[in-house]
Amino acid sequence: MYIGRNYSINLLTDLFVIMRDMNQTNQQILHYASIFLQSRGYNGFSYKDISQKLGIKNAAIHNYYPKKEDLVAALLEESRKNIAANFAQIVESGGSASEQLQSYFDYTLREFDEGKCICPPGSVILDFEELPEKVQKQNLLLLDEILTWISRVLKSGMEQGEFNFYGSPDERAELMVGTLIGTRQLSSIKGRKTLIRSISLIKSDIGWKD
Amino acid sequence: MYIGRNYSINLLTDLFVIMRDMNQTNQQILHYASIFLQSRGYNGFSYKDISQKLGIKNAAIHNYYPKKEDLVAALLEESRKNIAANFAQIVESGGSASEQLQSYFDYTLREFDEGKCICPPGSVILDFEELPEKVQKQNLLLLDEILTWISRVLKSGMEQGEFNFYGSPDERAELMVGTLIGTRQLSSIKGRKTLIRSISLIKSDIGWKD
DNA sequence: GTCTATAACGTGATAGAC
DNA sequence: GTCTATCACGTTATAGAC
Repeated sequence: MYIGRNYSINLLTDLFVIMRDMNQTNQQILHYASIFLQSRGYNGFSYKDISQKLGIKNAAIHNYYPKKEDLVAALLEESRKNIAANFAQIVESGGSASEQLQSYFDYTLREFDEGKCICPPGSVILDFEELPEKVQKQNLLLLDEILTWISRVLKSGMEQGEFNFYGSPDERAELMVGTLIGTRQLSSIKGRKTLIRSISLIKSDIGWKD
Repeated sequence: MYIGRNYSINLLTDLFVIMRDMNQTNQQILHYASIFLQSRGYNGFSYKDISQKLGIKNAAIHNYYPKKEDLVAALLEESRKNIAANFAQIVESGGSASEQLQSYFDYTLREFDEGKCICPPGSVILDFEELPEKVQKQNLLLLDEILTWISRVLKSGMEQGEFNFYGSPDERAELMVGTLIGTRQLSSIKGRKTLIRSISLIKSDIGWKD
């Protein structure tokens, strides 16, 4: 349903790496928790929302994640591990910088289509200061992982002549992450086409040739 | 403390237009409410937060705004009226498209420095679907006001040779608003310099000459 | 591993005195 | 216009039975 699925079939699909070690309830908790967190933010969902989706009581979730911060920290940490693993895989697969970056845009679109209008590191930004240090730290690590990877791809694409942009790769990565955070949110009320249009312009702004 | 204050001294400063018709308590309610709403989002603040800032009880605020949705709808509506008035004033003052757009960036930076890491229309996006239609409608009107104005300035700047960008003015305005929404949020945890750097790149991406 | 029951708390909101 | 008092409700979290 989204553009370029072929590039991203294995990228960041529902935390598969860790979830295969979990029982089904735990998997479902993380599945729905990620949707709620990434569509409503930290304060926008409750254990009851999740438990209702599973047909269990909220107390059962506390068995897996005693506190809400444990649940969110786990989501962020595993999101980071999966991103790191998948980024590495993308790089190893030897595609061009354009193909690699496209896989990230595909991931963004796929998440958006799942109802996730906020990317994982953006999901706790508004509540950042009131969250325990453990969650803050996970989020900064996750953000750093993404920024570093995008910057690396941009640098590579620039050197290979695939991209052509003003500013350093680091600055560009920063702008791109910020843009995707905001555009996803804006698109949640303006519609999917807004996200499509904006990604198209983001590409043109880095001199993307295709 | 922010760049280019000279351009924006009268833009959107604390809802002055409407607030001069209000008593001091009402003014202060709106003042702090706008800060809380734009830094924590709709579900991130309470009447108690505001009342504590004023040294009164939360029940007193219900005298001005019976329901929370009334308060937020009022904030969005008056934000829209002020934006419309100030946009008109900027245009009348006859500055170049660059100068006009700069005043919007200045406004963004000034709000950021006030602790407002979300722009008004972005502040209710996460909670959009659960909010009453009255608030949704105000937010869409506000968003439209901003998009229309930016698009108009971009179009003018393009025609005058001040700007040079790929895509239509409408698409560019959409990207710019999305980018500012996300970059402000990202900058709330990455720091003010991130916002400065990103605005600089936004300018370069529309072929801004200066 | 899931349940019932319950505690502790914050929030939105209202009534009525002053 | 602000107060005290109070209500109804949802949320986080825990204890203990099954």
